[in-house]
Amino acid sequence: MTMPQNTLLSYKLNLNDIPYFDLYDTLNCGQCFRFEEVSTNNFIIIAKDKPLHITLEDNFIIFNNTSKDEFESVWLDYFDLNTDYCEIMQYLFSKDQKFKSIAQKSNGIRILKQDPWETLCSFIISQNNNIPRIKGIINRLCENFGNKIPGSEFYSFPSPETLAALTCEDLSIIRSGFRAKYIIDAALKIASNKVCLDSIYSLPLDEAAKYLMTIKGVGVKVAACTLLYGFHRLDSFPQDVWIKRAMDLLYNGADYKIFGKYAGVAQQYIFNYVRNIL
DNA sequence: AACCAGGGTGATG
DNA sequence: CATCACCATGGT
Repeated sequence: MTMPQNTLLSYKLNLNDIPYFDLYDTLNCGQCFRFEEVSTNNFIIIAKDKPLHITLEDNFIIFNNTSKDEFESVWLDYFDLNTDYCEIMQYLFSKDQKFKSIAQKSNGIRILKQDPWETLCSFIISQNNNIPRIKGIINRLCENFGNKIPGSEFYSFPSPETLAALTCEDLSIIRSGFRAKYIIDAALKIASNKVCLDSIYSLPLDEAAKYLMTIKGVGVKVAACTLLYGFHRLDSFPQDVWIKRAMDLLYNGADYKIFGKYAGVAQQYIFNYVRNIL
């Protein structure tokens, strides 16, 4: 992978001004898949239909080829930097004593505000799968069925309409296995407005999950991931095999409700903890 | 070679 | 309601 063309234009952010934001942990805790560390301290993230090249340098995070205006109107929101994570973390610390030592294993994880459709589709692909292969399948999905992003070598995430026109055989090129029929069912239901993603914003969490689960291949876990990462529902608590292990091990199998309205944020720190520390 | 991966479905007790 | 084989694919 080669770097996008460089210009002098960039936006530099002092990490000392932003508590609880570690880019590496935020990217690597399993919430997003379209990113790569192209060289030490250099990341390319494909989001908002464009490749974003980020450089880490001492206490600074540099958004390359990005104006101040673009940073403030797009990336501030995408990386959830407007949200007060001090308030969130204080809330979680007050809910559970053990959480503080778990959270200290990271310099900060933000819940990205990703595109709802991309998130839904990505986590349909994630089922019974591992992260490296999920990334590969998503890359092939975009390269084969997305649009080339002008001025770059990258491709956008394909729309529901594009995928709704395909068959499982068409999708065989991405080698998603039994998940192909689920991808197409999701695309069909959303392109036909049988499932309206916009209506999710006005639904309570449990009803939103049930609504998403009318799509084939979407169960409790995929719905929870979609709601947390695609709809910023911070009370949503995805439970995969790692989290179940962690809750048994660290909390004697306690219910996630102990983390209250920010359970989803707690979940990210616990996932990071068990994946990297245990 | 058997087991696992950010699980869900459908059949069966 | 709980359990369980099965689902494609690739890595260990």
